[in-house]
Amino acid sequence: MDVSELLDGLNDKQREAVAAPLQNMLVLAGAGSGKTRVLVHRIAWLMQVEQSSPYSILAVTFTNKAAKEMRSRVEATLQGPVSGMWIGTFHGLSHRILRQHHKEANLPESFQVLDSDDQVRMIRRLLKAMNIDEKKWPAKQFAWYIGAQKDEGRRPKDIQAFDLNEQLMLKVYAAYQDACDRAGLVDFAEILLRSYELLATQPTLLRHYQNRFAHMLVDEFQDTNRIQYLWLRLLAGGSRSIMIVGDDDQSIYGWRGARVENIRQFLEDFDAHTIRLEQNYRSTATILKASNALISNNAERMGKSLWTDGVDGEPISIYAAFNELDEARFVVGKIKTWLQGGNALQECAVLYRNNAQSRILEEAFLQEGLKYRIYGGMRFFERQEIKDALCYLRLITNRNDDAAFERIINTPVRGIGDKTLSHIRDCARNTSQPLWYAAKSVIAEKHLSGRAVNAVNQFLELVESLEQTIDELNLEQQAKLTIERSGLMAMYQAEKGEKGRARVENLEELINACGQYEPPVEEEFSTPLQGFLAYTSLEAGEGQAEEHEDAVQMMTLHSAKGLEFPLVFMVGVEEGMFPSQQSHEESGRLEEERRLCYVGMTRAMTKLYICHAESRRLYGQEKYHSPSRFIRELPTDCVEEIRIKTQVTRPTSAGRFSATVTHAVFEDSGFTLGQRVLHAKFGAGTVLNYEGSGAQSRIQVNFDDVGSKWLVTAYARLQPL
DNA sequence: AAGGTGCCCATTTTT
DNA sequence: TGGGCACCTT
Repeated sequence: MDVSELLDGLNDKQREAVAAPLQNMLVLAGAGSGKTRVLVHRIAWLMQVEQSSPYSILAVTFTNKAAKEMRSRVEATLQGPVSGMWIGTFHGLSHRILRQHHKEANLPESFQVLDSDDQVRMIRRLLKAMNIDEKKWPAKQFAWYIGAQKDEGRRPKDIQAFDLNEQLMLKVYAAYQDACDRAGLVDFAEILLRSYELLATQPTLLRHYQNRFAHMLVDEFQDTNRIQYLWLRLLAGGSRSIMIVGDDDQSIYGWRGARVENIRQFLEDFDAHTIRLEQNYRSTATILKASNALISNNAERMGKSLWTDGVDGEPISIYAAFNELDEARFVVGKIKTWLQGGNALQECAVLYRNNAQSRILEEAFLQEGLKYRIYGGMRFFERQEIKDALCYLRLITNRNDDAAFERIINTPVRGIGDKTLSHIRDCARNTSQPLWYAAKSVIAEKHLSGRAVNAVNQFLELVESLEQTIDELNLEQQAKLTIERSGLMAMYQAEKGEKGRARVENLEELINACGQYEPPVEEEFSTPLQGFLAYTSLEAGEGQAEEHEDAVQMMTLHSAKGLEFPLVFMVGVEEGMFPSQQSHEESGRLEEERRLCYVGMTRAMTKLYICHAESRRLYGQEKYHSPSRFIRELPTDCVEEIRIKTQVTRPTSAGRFSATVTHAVFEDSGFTLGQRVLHAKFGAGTVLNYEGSGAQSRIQVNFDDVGSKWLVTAYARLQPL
C-alpha cells in the first residue's frame, strides 16, 4: 500500500497528527472533526511508515462499540486482519492482564466479574448481615461510594473517615471487599484498580508491558478517571509515542469520576505536543456558530472553535411549547413534514435530559403511528432470565461465587425458604466459608428438616452434575442442558403473557449466543465457559431495540455523544430541567451541563430544533419553567423563534389586559371563561373573554398579580385595556 | 408463594 | 404522577 494513501483526503491538521514523528501528542478533536479517522490512520502509519509491529500497539477506548469500530477500520485501512494488536476498552484490557497474571494479582483462576446489579445485591446482603437499615442507607449509596473510592485508587486502608457517615461507608467498603475477595469476584472498578496495583507492584511485569507497548493511543481521553490515568501513565513509562485524543468541551461524565484535568496533567507529565482539529464535517455553519457561542460561556477550556467550509444552513428553531404535550405534538408534526420531504425516519433524533421525558414523546409517536427506537435501557445480558442462567454457569465454574449462589439457590423455587437460607448464611459467616460449602455443612449437621435437606441436596447435586458435563459437551449444549435441567426454562415457559414468551425467547437466544461464541485467541481461559462468562459481563450486549428498523431515534443527551443525525430535536430545554436542578448546587456542574448542551447541538447535521415547555407536569405537579439559559446564550442571528414572539410591555400593576393570541395551539387548548392562564410570564390570571381562534383570536385576561419574573417571549401580545 | 398494598423516591451511564 | 420495592396478606 502506498503510504501517501494514508494521508489522502485528510486536512492539514489531521495529516499533521497522522504523520507526526514519534512523540507524545494531544489531539484536541472537536465534534465531527474526524478523530476516529486520525486514530485509525495513525495506527496504520505507525505500522507502515515506522515499521512498528502490531504487537507494539495499544489502543484504548471506553466502549466496546468504539473498540470494535476502531479495529474494523484499522483492518479495512490495512486491507487485512491485524493480530496481536491490543485494541479494547480500559476494562477489557485490564481484565485481560488480570486473567493472564491472576496469581500475581491474588485472584483465583476462575475469578468472575460482578456487574453493577450483582454489586448492589451483594452489598444488600452484607447490609442485612451487618444490621444496617437499608431504608436509611440504601445499598446503591454504598455502591456509589465504593466505586468512587476505587476510581480514585483508594483502598479502605487509604481512607480516613472523618464523620460517622463516612465511617459506616468505609466499614461496608471493607466488608464488601473482603466478601468479593473470598468469593473470587471483581467489580468493574476493581478490574481497573487491581490491574493498576498489579503493574505497580510487579516491576518485571510492568517492564514487560512497557517494552511491548511502544505506542499507545487513547480515545475520548476527557472521560478518563484518576485510576485510568494512572494506569496509562504507568504503562506508558518513558514512552515517547502516546497519542491521546479528546475534547474537553465534550466532557460530560464528571459526575461519575471523569476528570477533564487529566488533559492538562497529560500535557505536563508527557511534555506533549498539541494539535487541534477544528474543521467540522458534520454540521451547518449556523449550528457550529451557535455551538461555539454557547460553549464560550465556559471558563475552564483548552480553547477551540469549530468551523466548516460548508453552507450556513437554516437557523436553529426555538419552539416555546405550551406544555409537554404540545412539545411532543410539535416534534411529531415536524417529523411528519420531514418525511414528506422524502427523508427517512431514522434521520431524526429526539434528545432529552432524562429518561422520564421519553414517555410523553413515545405516546405521541404511538398515536401517530411513527416508529421509534429508544436507546439505553436493559441490555441483553442484564435481563433477569439471562442473569439467572448465567449464575448457574457461574456457580458451575466457581463454587465460591456467593453472589451467584444467592441468586439461584431458590430460583426456580425448590422449597428452600428463608429459614434454610439463613441457616446456611449463618454457617457461612461463622465458619468463614463460601455459601456453597456452608450448605454442605448445614446438611451434614442435620439442623434442617428432611424436606429442606432434600431440596438443598438436590440443588447441590444439580450444579455438580452440570459441572461434569463441561468436558463432554460444547458450550452451547452445556448452556442448553443447564437451562433445562435447572428448571429455568420450565419456569419461564409457565409465566403467562407476552413477558413470559419474551423470556423464553431470550433464553433460547442465550443458548444461541453460546453456540456463536468463540474464545478470543489471545486470551487464555481454562474453559470456553469462563471466556463466555467474562464476555457477558464485560460486554452486556445491545439494548432491546432493533437497529435496522427505520425509526425515530430517541435517547438522552448523554447517550447521543458520538452520534450524528440530519434532524435533531432537543426537548425540555428549560431551567430546572436542563440545566438540571441539581446542577445548580454543586460547583462545576453547570459548565458540565453546558457541555452537554454543546454535545447535543453538535449532533445535528442540517437542522436543529430546540424546544421548551412553559408548563410541564412533573412529579404530579404543574411546573412553570423559564426557557433554559442555554437558549439565551445562542446568538440571535442563528436562531429563529417559531412561535411569534412579541416584545411586550411588562404589566406594571394587576388588572385587566387583553391579549392577541398568536399561535394556533390555543385553538385546541380550549380556553374557557374563568380559566387560569398565562402563568410564568405575568403571574396568574383569569380568562375574562375569549373569541376567535388561532392567530385571529383575542383573549382578555385579568391578572390578579404581576409575576416577578420578566421574560421577553410571549404567546400573545398583551395590551392594557 | 403469589398477589395486593402502601410507601418512597425522583439526572445523566459504561464497563 | 408513577414506578419500584419492601412488606403484608391470603
